Amino acid sequence: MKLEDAAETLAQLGNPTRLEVVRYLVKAGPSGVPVGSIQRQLKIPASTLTHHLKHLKGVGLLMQKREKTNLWCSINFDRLHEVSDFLLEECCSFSLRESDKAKTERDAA
Amino acid sequence: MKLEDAAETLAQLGNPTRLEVVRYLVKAGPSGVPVGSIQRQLKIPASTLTHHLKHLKGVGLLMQKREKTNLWCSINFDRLHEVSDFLLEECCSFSLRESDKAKTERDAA
DNA sequence: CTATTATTTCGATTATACTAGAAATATTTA
DNA sequence: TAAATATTTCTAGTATAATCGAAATAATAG
Repeated sequence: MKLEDAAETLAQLGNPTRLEVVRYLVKAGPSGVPVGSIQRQLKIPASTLTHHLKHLKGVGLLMQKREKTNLWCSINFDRLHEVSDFLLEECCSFSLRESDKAKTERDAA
Repeated sequence: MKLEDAAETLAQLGNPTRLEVVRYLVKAGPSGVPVGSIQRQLKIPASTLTHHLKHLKGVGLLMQKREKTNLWCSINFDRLHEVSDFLLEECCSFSLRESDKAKTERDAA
């Protein structure tokens, strides 16, 4: 995953309202829930919710499919794993050597 | 971890410059690197870097300790794990029942 | 076709974040 | 004390995001 994409995805997750929606969708599981249910359960005004759903969809965290009048929303678990993995990527490799850190005089621009 | 805290932490990780710093610190490992090294290696203006480090420190992702003129920065791995865990928390429990999702007419405010 | 329900677009307000140069401060070394 | 290096504060311009009411648009049922 590219850094810019990870950053953008994390930024979208970084809004409390959106994170609440994400958590709700995670609990809902793969089958998802209709937009209206999210709206009423989490007490988010419809236009605000649509706005946030568009953001989540934009970074690939949200999948939607229409069934009659309801638009069902579900989390893209793969995407969520990707961004979660990015955070801890290489966290045990420690690829910078000690000698590169202290010699600050040698890494001048 | 509280939702608001997770959101705030994710928001801080959601800035490309900060995420780059975090990635650099993750690679650096527990011993960390001086501010100046980050600045030169990642080519971030000093004032901008200080600004971002303050943000990271504010959400507990960054630890600092001074040694002579250098201020050594290191990642709080525990914190990083916490937020990473939050994202996938309960992702396999699916606690909302199907019957609660479709009956949208019954969850009206 | 009309009514009903579901969702989106529009528009406007308000707030907050990113960026970085210049100057200030701190810390060590000579 | 003076010089050198490291880091922070100040300040300000610019941009982008969050919010939500009202109106518009879909989609279905009667």
